[in-house]
Amino acid sequence: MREGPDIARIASLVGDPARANMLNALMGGTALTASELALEAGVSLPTASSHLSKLMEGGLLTLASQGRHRYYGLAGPQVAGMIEAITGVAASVGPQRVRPGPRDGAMRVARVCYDHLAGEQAVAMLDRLVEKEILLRDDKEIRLGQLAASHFAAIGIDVDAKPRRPVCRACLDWSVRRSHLAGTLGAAILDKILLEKWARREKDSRAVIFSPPGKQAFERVFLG
Amino acid sequence: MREGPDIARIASLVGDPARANMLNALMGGTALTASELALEAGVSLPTASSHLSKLMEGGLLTLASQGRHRYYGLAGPQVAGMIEAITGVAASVGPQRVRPGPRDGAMRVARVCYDHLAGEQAVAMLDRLVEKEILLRDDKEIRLGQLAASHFAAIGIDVDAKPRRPVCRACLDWSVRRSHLAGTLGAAILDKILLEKWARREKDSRAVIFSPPGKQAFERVFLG
DNA sequence: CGCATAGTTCGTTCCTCATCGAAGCATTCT
DNA sequence: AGAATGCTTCGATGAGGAACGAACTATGCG
Repeated sequence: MREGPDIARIASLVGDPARANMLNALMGGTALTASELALEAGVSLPTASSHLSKLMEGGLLTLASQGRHRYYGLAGPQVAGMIEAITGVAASVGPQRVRPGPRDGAMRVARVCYDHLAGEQAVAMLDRLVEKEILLRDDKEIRLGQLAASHFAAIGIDVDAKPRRPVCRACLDWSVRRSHLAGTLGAAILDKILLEKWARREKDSRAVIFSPPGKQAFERVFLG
Repeated sequence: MREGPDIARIASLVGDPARANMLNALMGGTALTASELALEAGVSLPTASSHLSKLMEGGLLTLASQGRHRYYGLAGPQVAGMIEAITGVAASVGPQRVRPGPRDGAMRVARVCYDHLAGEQAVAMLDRLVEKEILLRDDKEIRLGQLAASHFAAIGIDVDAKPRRPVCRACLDWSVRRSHLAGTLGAAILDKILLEKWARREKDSRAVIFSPPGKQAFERVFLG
């Protein structure tokens, strides 16, 4: 026994309700301060601080100090992926949280996943982009098609910038069980959606709510 | 807070070392009895029994009673996927288990993942099958190509049988970080490999060791 | 039937760890 | 400088849960 990586260590970090709530909040993609996370998790500040240092030690979080604020964020896409995987299992085996609730419905349609859009809308978008050969899908690796540069330039997104992160990545959706678009392009598209005010973020939730005209605009640009 | 599925509940089940060891052992794909799992986890039988009932209650395991034996197995591919995801994080953030060890090396090359082959060999195999257009890869969904039926029939695998489980599925590899082939076809190929004695399973481990001639045969059939 | 094997249930012990209040640093504002 | 904010560290408390031995149930064997 006890050969591979220490999975119990990582899982037990996620296994505490307070920490799980914090991680869930951070799946929203924006880094949060200790106080915000304490509020989110429903614990006192000292307790939250203790949890955060454990998550840091476990390598699940990154820390950016800015003056007297300390912003905690998920350590990376791999961690986000793990949390989505656990969420998927919890959603399917769980005693199915009594009422699906309007919030859950909205979450299924569109939500923030780390730094990009997830949910039915996002899955449909990726499918359509692949169908139009703007993106080429080949396993986890999504690549830009010939048409990508001009198509995205037309809506103000530059796909030629070469950051360290991959431009395209597939990310498995826990509600739909199909992939949606992650990577810098996925992030840029989410930015665009929020910037154009096609949709707004539900307060204190990962849900993303499209306005009727916003939805039309989104569908025209990405599903048309 | 506390909106989505109860992720802490699931994670804390995996978060106990004894239970984590059991789950790890079950990633070998074969169902095991309570005593075997107790041995694997290094705990007494009563303790193991208690853990097993918790895992059952959490929906992570299935139980098949046969006479006085009770065989526990992973509840499904989704659970296996979650464990791989956690393993991936643990492997990359962990204080990198002191010595990689020969066993870990073997694990990287080829290992059992639930019921199919994983590791470098498995990733290479899927890549080659897609390259030869025997399989068509489109996101998580891998489909059979035109050539699939005849190609697999030639080596004694019938891909026309229609079970409830998908024939092909992509499964993310924690060591290589690319997908390998799961589903009934993945399982059938692993069966073939073991049946032909191209490789043997390391005792009490998920590692799969190819014999030199076995490796040649495997490469001729799947990588040629 | 009795005995052995496989497994669960019960009760107790023990230890880890989550929690919070109070106090201590650090940074910014005035 | 002094005060206010943001966060961490310390210490004490308490609850949950992991562990095992002993007793109990169930299946199989002679």
